[in-house]
Amino acid sequence: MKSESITIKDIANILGLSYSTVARSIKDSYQISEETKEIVRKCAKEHNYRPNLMAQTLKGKKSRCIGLLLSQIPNNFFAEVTGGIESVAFSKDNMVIIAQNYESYKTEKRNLENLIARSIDGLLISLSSETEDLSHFQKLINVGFPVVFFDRVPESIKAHKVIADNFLGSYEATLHLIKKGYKKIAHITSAPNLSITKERLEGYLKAITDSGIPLNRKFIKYCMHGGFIYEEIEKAIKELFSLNNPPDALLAASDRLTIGSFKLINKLRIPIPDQLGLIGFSNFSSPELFHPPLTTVRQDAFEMGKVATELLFQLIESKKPIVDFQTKKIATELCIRNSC
Amino acid sequence: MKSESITIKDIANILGLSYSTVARSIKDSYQISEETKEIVRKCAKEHNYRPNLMAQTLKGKKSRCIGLLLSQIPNNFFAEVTGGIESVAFSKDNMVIIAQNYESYKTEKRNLENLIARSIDGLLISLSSETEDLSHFQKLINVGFPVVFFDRVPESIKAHKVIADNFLGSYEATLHLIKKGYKKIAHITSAPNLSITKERLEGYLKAITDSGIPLNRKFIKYCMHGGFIYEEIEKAIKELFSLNNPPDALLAASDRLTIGSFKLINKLRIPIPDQLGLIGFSNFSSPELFHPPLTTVRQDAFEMGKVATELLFQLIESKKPIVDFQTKKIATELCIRNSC
DNA sequence: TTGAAAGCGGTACCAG
DNA sequence: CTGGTACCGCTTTCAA
Repeated sequence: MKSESITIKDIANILGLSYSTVARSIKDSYQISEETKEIVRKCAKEHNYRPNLMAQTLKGKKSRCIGLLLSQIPNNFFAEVTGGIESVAFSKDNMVIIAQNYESYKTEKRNLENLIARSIDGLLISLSSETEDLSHFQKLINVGFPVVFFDRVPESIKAHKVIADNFLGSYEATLHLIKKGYKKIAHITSAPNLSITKERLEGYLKAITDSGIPLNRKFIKYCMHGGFIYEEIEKAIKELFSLNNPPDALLAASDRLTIGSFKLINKLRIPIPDQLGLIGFSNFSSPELFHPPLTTVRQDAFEMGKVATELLFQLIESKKPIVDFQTKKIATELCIRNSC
Repeated sequence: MKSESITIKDIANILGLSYSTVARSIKDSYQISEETKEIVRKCAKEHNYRPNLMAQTLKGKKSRCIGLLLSQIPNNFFAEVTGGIESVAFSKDNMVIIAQNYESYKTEKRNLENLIARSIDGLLISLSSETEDLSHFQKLINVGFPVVFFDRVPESIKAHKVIADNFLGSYEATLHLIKKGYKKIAHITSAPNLSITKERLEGYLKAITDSGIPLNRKFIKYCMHGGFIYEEIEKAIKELFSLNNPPDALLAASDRLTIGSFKLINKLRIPIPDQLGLIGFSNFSSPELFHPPLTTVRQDAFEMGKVATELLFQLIESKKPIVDFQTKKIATELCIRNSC
């Protein structure tokens, strides 16, 4: 069972014209008389003709389809990113095939291959937290395949990248905690190999150094799966607050980490913001409804998706290979509420 | 610039075999000797051969790609649904093309056409709140195209459908409010033409009738865009609480409506649960962090996606046209917290 | 057991 | 301005 669709040949037969005439009419070629074109167009409309994308793609045309490989959609940040991506993809009459890596290197690699096998014209990627080996991505880029990394980007690969201003976001957040009088600031973050982890850590460290506050390495906790596994957050938080000299503030580096930490701190009955100041990187839709309303570092996910996709189409539409790659930074926003 | 990939012909040339022999070897045809197949397989692996899906599809094969048309991803319910869908799609080596309708009939129709033009094998649909005219969907079904509706399903179309047990979910929630002593229960819901709206309204009404509580029609508020437009929630809530005899409880029929109402009630400084009991249909990830922790009707979105996709593949893989359509119900869960 | 060739729906080049 | 045709990569029927 398939929806029978009309082809160029059908129209040619109906009208008693040659295939090429019909094809050219439909493409509105200048070499066809207006009358003929009119007749063909009318017939095409009537029979609801739609060009077969598979055939076009096979013939070397673009598939007008881009791939999106990210960690997972049930995460407000990524959900919002897709909006920005689609807004520009659709304006160019492209569709988006989304694949998720669920923070697994294996799944990421497998879905990358699936995506490529679909003749997509380009690919937007945010790395899984497990990914260390980048060779499959490097190969793609080596053959000139259009790729743009966003959010979690690889250091060692030369390509277009779009990231949040993680350093500044983290720096400002930490500084804000310090201004509020907190002095023992912990940082719970994702896998240390991720770009976002490094940048956010640096901002945190810089703020502490700049303020002349003593740095306690025990206050830095890594969650290898970015909090995808709840137990790793639990372990980190427990360790943090079992310390002889526990922290009086916490900067959480991601959505999942923020929510997870928040829950656990509530469970431990540590009052926020009195005994603990909390700031989290989060694109949660309504942090003001939390108790207390949560101070967050917000990323403009939509904008990030938009910018990344614009860069991607630049690559896709470029005639000559691009060698001058750029990294764009999207500003973050510190949304001050009552959790610190 | 495209990643040059090896074809069957290339392999045939390398090995000095005919195209068909190579093609058959790769498909592990019984008519080819084991030795030949072994040689071909080895060569294919070495050169990292991947069949061209476009060519296969053009030749009448399945595209191994299904479409998903829903209202919008930045909504925890739909984000979770995609997980269930992918879990079964991927197990069948299919990919998912996601398109959003953003609660607009026009966008829905346009994206439907885009999707169909991509030779997808089947389609999962959750209707936009604006959609009244279903003829484009009906046409698809008439030609035997595999379609499964989920969540927001059309009444008038005969097709497989998967829905939450909206009636029961709503009934139980309302009953719970009544048990807690609330007597003037309002209901804020989506567009009246949506299946979920009707079913949830019925559950609400039944609970009120069953309990012998007077029904006040003024307590029922429709938001035509399901709260996609914040102002419509604002208007509804304001009207509700400007009533001479305002409600003492509220049942919100969707994620967006729940959050929006919650915010507005906070703004109006109406204490929950003392002056107002609140329950919302919501798949929000952490309603326990709200103030107060929110009592919700939760839907098993993952399961819904899974079941819908299983039905879809039944259609896709079926040899003969299916006429016996079924509607599956997924149980909802009342998660009692402190907002009522 | 293997090979040759037609054709899926379009595109584009070459003639006329 | 219009028609004929080779070809994109793969599947499949018919021959050998």
